[in-house]
Amino acid sequence: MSAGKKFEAMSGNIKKIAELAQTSKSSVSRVINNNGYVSADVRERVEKAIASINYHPNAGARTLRGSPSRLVGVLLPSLDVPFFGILAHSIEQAFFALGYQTFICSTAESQDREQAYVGMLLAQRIDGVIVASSRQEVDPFTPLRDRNIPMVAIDRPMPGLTDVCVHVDNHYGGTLLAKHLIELGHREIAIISTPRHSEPMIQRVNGACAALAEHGLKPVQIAYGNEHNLGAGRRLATKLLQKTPRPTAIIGTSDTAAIGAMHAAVDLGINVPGDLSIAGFDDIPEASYVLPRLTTVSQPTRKIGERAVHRLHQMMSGELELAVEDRLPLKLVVRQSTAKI
Amino acid sequence: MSAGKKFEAMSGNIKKIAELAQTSKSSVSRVINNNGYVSADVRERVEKAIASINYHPNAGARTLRGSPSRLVGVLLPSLDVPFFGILAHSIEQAFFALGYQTFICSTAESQDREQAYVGMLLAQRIDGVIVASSRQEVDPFTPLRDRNIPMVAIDRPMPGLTDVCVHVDNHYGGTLLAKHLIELGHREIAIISTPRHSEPMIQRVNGACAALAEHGLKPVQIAYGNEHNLGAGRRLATKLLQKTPRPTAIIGTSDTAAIGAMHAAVDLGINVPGDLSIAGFDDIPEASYVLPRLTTVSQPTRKIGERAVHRLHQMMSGELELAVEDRLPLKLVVRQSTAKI
DNA sequence: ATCAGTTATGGGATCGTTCCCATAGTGGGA
DNA sequence: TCCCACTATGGGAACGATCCCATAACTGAT
Repeated sequence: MSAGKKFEAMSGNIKKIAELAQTSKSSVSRVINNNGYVSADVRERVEKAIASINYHPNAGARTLRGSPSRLVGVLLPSLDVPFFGILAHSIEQAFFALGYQTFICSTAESQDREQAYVGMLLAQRIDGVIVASSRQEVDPFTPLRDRNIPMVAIDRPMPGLTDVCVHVDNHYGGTLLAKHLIELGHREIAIISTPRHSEPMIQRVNGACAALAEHGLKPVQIAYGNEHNLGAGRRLATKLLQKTPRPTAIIGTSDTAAIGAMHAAVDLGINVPGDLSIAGFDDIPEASYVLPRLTTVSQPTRKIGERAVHRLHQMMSGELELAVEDRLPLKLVVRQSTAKI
Repeated sequence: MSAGKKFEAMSGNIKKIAELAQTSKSSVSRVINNNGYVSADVRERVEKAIASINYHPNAGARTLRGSPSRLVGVLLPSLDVPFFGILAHSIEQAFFALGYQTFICSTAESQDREQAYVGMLLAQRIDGVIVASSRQEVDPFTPLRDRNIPMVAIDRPMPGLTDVCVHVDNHYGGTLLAKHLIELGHREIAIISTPRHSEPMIQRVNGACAALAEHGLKPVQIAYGNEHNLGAGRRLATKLLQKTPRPTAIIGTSDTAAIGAMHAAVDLGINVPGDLSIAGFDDIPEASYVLPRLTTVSQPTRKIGERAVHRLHQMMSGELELAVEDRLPLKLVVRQSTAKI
């Protein structure tokens, strides 16, 4: 195979440390794992030897003997969407604090990739997994379930896969937005939902529709897109706003979609919130840094990640055997992108 | 330790497959690795057995025998900053396509964390590392160098650590912004740079100062912050804009800082770009989705990640032995946040 | 008939670690 | 004095994979 200078990266093993410290590998192991009897003298020699060559025990060999790998996987649709970037960040940081190493797996909503990632994670003998897949299929994840690998679902329950879930009530969040707009006098309300197959987005749409229905209303249009980015929201809104009669308000099922929609309005010379109210969902940092500042439903993104890590940690420690559904609070944050009609 | 129901997650081993397929583990290994002689009959039986229990070879055991781990590490300051989120995403995706599993390590600019992560990566016997540390210290990374672990620096060279670097000319980018503002007639130009110790940010400041100096100018103020987020930019700009005389233009060393500054201006009733021009750096997606749309220096974030992966792949394959410095192109993107004075 | 090369299969050493077990010295209680 | 508990240390078998080597059947050339 590949020629070239070979990197002789061997980083010493326990035997070498034993030689350096003039003792046996058993004693070295006892020092490293801090169990069993070791004299102060040997301990010191071993610690010196370890430091002298910057030795790090081979993690693979350890798990081979049956120790937990202290590796975990996080499966989510993407990393370059602010919401998921923040989520991944909080998860990774929380695991680090617990001494776990995290595999962040960006599945791009593709079943093939999910399957490939699950295989890789199994090969690494991960101790647990957090899944934030937004699609409905559970097939790619069943191998994890079949091996009883502790698993926490984020963003939406995954019945049949795991009984532990950390999420928000997306349906309720949808109602908050619709009620807010109704209270402001809006009757012609459109919805932009993207990506189309995302369960949380569907729930938000359903919630909004339910609240509208309570007032004998229904959305003048529900526009679906396929991507989760600003451009998608903009394109969908542009189309929407060119129809007549024009809606007086738009609900975006994410801040990204809503901010995209704001720019569609600007392009068309429509004043927000004067002629058109726009509201989003998530409360990403950018939501309060657009003009007009975006009215949105705030979800505690970081807390969701931290709670999920906490739950997974409990499962991995065998402290959690029951089904648990953590539902974190949502809050309507009224800013400047919505106004009375 | 932790009690509770034990997860009996053993996922079969090569011996079990051998039994199921009525052959030896040697033959199973040959099928899995697709080398040596195997009859069609045995191959089929083995493949069936593998599928039947969804077997995945233990990655740790493999590397124990000397195979590459196909694990790589990426060290960067954070994941919840759009720029790094996009960078991490493109790196992770590119590695996945090459069959590598990525450890994304969010170091929070802390030396302790960097050190801890490096230790964990060494324990996992990673094949290579991409480092995007913005700080100047190289100490935490020397253990990687000492083991000859292939390493690519991103965003800035890391002399003494690695000779392979993928970056942009931040100094030049700084000059682009200054020249643009000077051409528009600005003379009172302030700079907001955050986080303070980031090498790329410093280079951008230096570039801007150099271009100003060419016209006998110097920045009316350089404000430094510690965080890389919208709030930091906003706070710095608020302070800056309350002084008299007020600058007529602000250069942010990142889009994040610049967008923050725009909101400081709004808070103070200053019109952008009428009374104040603001320009950023990076061209994150949000830059074209604020109002007014942000003038900025565009860097090819995804390409940087992909190129770094390509270079690391070459190093890991032994195909790259020389020093290589990839400098990717920058481009000034003039939008609506800057105007003639 | 002999030999070499190809195809096919299985045994067993090895990688780095943990942990059980054997060994052995020491000190204190009966 | 004997015995046990405690302290301390080292040897060696596992874990799951790879891969070298031995074995053996078969082909075709000499």
